[in-house]
Amino acid sequence: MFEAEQDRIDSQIQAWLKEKELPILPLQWNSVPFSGHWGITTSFFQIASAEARQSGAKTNVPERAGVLAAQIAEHLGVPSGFEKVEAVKGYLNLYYSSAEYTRRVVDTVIDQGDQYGRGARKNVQVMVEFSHPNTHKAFHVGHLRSAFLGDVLARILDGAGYDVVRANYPGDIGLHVIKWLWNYMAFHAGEKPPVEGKTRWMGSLYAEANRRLEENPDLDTEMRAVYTRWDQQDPEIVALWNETRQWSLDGFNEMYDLLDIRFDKYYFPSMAVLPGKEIVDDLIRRGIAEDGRPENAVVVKIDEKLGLKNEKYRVMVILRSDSTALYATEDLALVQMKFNDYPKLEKSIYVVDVRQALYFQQLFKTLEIAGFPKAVNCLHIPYELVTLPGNVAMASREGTVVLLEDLVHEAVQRALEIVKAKNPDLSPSEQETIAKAVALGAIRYPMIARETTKLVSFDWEAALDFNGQAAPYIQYAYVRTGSILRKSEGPGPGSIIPGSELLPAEIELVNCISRLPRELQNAAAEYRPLSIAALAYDLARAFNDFYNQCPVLQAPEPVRQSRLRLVMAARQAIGNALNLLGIQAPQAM
RNA sequence: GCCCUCGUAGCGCAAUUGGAUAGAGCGUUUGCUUGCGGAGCAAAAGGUUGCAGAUUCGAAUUCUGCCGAGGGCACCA
Repeated sequence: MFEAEQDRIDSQIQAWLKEKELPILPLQWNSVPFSGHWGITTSFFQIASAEARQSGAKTNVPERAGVLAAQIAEHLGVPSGFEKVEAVKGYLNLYYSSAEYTRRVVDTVIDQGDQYGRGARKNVQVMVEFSHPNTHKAFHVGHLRSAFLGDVLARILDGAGYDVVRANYPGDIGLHVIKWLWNYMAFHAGEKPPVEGKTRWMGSLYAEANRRLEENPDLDTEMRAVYTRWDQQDPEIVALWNETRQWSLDGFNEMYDLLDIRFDKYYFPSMAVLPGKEIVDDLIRRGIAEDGRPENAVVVKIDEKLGLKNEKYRVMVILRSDSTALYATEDLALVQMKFNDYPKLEKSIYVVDVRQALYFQQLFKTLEIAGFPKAVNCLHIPYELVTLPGNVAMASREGTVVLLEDLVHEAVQRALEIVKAKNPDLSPSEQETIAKAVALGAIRYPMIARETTKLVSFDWEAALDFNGQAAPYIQYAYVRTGSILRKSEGPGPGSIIPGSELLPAEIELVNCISRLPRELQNAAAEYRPLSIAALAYDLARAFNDFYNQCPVLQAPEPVRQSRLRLVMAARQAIGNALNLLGIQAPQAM
């Protein structure tokens, strides 16, 4: 937020280094890492080290860096806008004039409102494909991670200034769908899903189909015959497929509404079957793919094509030996459809679990070999799975799943009990709204507040714990800001410079508030929702600290007004951070 | 066999991308309510960052080798 000041000092230092004929290296600036202190810092180890290398003489680098830092500190004096400069152990620390800088941060946040933290439009279009649930199956807690990660990634990219297309790619055809159709026709013909719980019902029939096929493997050929009929567009099968597929999609839409997730564009594997097969034919014609039918599948021997000695991309199957399509067939076409639909698209991001990492490498590499130029603009963002305690994977087939609707229901009930106890005066519908916001936030937060490379282990106790480092803690801090402002009799006056006696808790809070724009750009560049989740928590913690140490309403003027302004800014910053995370900021709780 | 990821406090996780004293949470122990909301706050205890080397002024972070866990490798998605 204070790039101008930093740049000014940076060039002063560079000029000084040049004058002294010292090595010129870019300085790396960070914020002062001590809590309660606020400023920028850099170090001179690299310069001292480069100097030692040049001269060839033996030098004690830390010592020399300390000397440089001290000399530069003396040269700089105390630049305007700063209140203290110190050289410590090779570091140069410049502390902001807290009062002046606080005013600038607070004014900026209040002025920009819900735009605070957001980046300028970059006019760069990116697509985030995520969630991609399978129709005809249950929607369980394991599916939440892609849904939340993708949603938050889309929010972050949008906030950072990108034009985001949110895409979903529900698996509406494949062996799982055929199994379901086969079971339905044989044992449930004519049945309809219940109005409440469509997805649960679809899932239970899927599990049943698997049970039947496992108990009696002879049924397999009967089931696969249904696939052939679908593939040949048998009207009866296609009609049934369309109807039942819609049941699933309706159920998914209800869940997305509940989870506050929306999509701009839907793709389906089913619509990519024919274009996919054309691509396969083309690859065979051009000698890129090898056609082993009818005994063997159509494959691309990627390593061989690239002349690699070691196994890396291995062999990708792009069409079954019976000429029915698999996901690879469809994905080949899907990649191209995306770039045709959105000619300006500069990045196509796939948020899909890590088990498919090799598959995506194969897919993109095959397209590259085939000469599709946009293949290099495709990016797979892998994430680890959600497991049950004891590292048990959730499998729809085996019924070892926690259904989303069960989790949401239970979490809302627990939250509602607490809300009722704490807010007995609110109307039941208001209580319900708050309970939902708290429950959904609590479910969402742990899915995005950890490294994507790490497993999330789901257990009921942790998922329903509303205390500690969790979304409700952040929401609670937000509610407290509102509570103070409500009692303050109207908004504070315009910009005012706080008294110079800012407490550490105030400085830390302002520091956290000022981090939002930078963290957002960073999160977007690294595809890392965790940064924002962590900042939101830091903000809440800093505010709670402030809340306990700095009385607002009882403070004498002008401290009261400046603290009120700070509360307004904190509220805005927390609210904006929660918004980026897709977590609601309730008015009471 | 080959490839990918992970290993940090009893547990589940962070660490401003190679920087100063490795931080919060849960759990444990002890405190804080005529006070702006106690879903909160303060304090204590808890660490050889899996092990061994290497690079560097400086390593939880980079490289190599072990050990341990998970995942992926021809017609599932």
